[in-house]
Amino acid sequence: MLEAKKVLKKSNLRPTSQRVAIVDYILQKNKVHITAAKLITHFKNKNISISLATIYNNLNELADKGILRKFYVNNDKMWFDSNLQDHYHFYDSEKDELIDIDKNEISFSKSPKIPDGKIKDSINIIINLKNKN
Amino acid sequence: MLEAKKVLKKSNLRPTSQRVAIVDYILQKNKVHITAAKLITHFKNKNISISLATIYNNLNELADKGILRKFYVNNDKMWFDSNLQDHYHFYDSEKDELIDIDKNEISFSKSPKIPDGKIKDSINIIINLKNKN
DNA sequence: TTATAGTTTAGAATCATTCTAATAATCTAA
DNA sequence: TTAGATTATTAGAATGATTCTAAACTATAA
Repeated sequence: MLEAKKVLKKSNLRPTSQRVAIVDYILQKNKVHITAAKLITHFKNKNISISLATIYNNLNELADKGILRKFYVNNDKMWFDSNLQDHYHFYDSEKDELIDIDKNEISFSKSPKIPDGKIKDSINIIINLKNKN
Repeated sequence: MLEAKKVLKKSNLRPTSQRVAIVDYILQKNKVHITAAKLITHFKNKNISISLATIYNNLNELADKGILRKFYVNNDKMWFDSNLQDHYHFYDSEKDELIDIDKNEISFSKSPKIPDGKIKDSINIIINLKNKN
């Protein structure tokens, strides 16, 4: 069975052609940062037609199932990341592109006290890059 | 002269009543995290009418002039911060509220290598909180 | 097979933000 | 001071990303 179908089956998602195409794309590269807009462009270029709504539905579903991680960068765009390890990002605004920073590339010698009654949910670190000129 | 007017004058912004109201609000508390929507609600409650467009225009202008700092949190909302020191944030999604983390509350013992041809522009650290239960 | 539950889709709706262009307020020079 | 120029404010339209809706379609279990 196709790898993509196995992944979908394991998450109880029916392997529709659209889903298979999306999961296939994610599996091709081992780490992917995507945006709904980027994905639909990719499929258009390959003459595969999937509606925007379906792209969003599925990216969100895959995020719910823990196959992708969903987050936002400095601007108003939703990103999905297939790297599920704890990690951080460089953001290259020039190219509108994210670059992974491995968890062990950053270490803290001091961490802030969490406010009373709360616990840490997740940490978002984005290092914005600009061109050296 | 009103403190707010002085601030505006220094930045070559005409002290219109709307601007004075906004800057006044910022000066009242020494550290403020605001959103256009939160500000307009605040003014509505005090029966001061300022249009949304003006709120946005002015917050952006104040950010351009370096009086506020503009950034985005995990969701698609634009935040303005009157704390100009280098610092980071906790985000309490329950209350839709930011809490400052002083720069010296976090220290790094290891920092990632910046990609070739690029330099660091800014670092965004957001620690998302959830309720201890 | 077929009935059912799950999916996809186009297009409408929503929400934050920006734009437009008409009106109003502030400023400057004389 | 005041006229004219410049800058601001505003309502409402426009935009762009995302979600919703409801109708048409597809996979699946029995």
